[in-house]
Amino acid sequence: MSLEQDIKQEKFENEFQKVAVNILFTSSWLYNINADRLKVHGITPEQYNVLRILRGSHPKALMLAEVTCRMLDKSSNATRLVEKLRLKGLVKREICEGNRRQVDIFITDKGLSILKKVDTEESEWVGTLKNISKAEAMELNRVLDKLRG
Amino acid sequence: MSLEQDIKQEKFENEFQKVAVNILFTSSWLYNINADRLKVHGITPEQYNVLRILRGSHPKALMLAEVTCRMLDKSSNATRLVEKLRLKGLVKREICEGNRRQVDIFITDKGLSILKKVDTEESEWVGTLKNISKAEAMELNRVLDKLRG
DNA sequence: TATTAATACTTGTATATACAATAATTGTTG
DNA sequence: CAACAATTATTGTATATACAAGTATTAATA
Repeated sequence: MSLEQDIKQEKFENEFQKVAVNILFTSSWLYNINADRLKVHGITPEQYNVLRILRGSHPKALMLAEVTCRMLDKSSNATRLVEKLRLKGLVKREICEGNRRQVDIFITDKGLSILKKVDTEESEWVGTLKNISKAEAMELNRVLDKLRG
Repeated sequence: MSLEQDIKQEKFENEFQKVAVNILFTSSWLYNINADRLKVHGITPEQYNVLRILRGSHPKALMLAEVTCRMLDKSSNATRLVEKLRLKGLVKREICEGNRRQVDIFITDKGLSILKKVDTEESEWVGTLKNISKAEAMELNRVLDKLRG
């Protein structure tokens, strides 16, 4: 559906205004679809993001600051997200002995196995995005990167 | 900068995965810029969104459900956002006499004057988005609409 | 007309974001 | 080496999102 219909706004002042609103709206749409598919696994999109980051470095640990700078939302609070994951047994924290200010974070086997389950549903998730062609996806990626400058 | 650098991820499984991450990341980037420019006016992007919606119908009121369905984030809680705006004197609420379940919401003069001030800074805001051409902006809007199906 | 259903909104609780203040540890330098 | 600065993480508070439960009013219906 057109953005105008989606948010019942007749028109935008210009194409750039519309781009801003369209990105925010589409992001919210996407976030909700993602939250929905992750819910059955007992994790939120933000927690999923942290798990993915930790799997990327596995079996090496990442310090908290490293997790933060890889996150989609930089101003999120990694301390509290990690604590939630720790309570579920999906990550492990250890004070770094070499530098006792640091906290090293690892993904656990349980965390890995949840990601594995999510992986098997990946085609379904990507299917949601296949209203557009691969060429359009590439163009979208190019223009979004350019937009951020 | 490329998305890969921004979130320090070397590669994506496919172009569609990257689209999803790119939209979420770009949205977060955009949101933060927007939050920043609105902060001096004492409102959040969500509150700004509600004010814009109410200006759109001014001087007619909107019932709360109408505000909600025009919002960028549908699952936001209009009751509480409106209450925040009311405490700042930017909107007025009235129980609808014709149907006492409804709450009619109006933007106040104070609310309108804040929007007017934000309007004067609009070119600066749009300037942020001018890393891309108008043609690219149109294409972006087309593909985002298509993506949502 | 009394009961039930539907509508419109509010409230409670958990999660996450935004930002500032604080604490603990390590590094620097006079 | 002592004082100060920088690094790294935690905590507190306000805002917003997600979802479910609750309240009040109106509509439907048996």
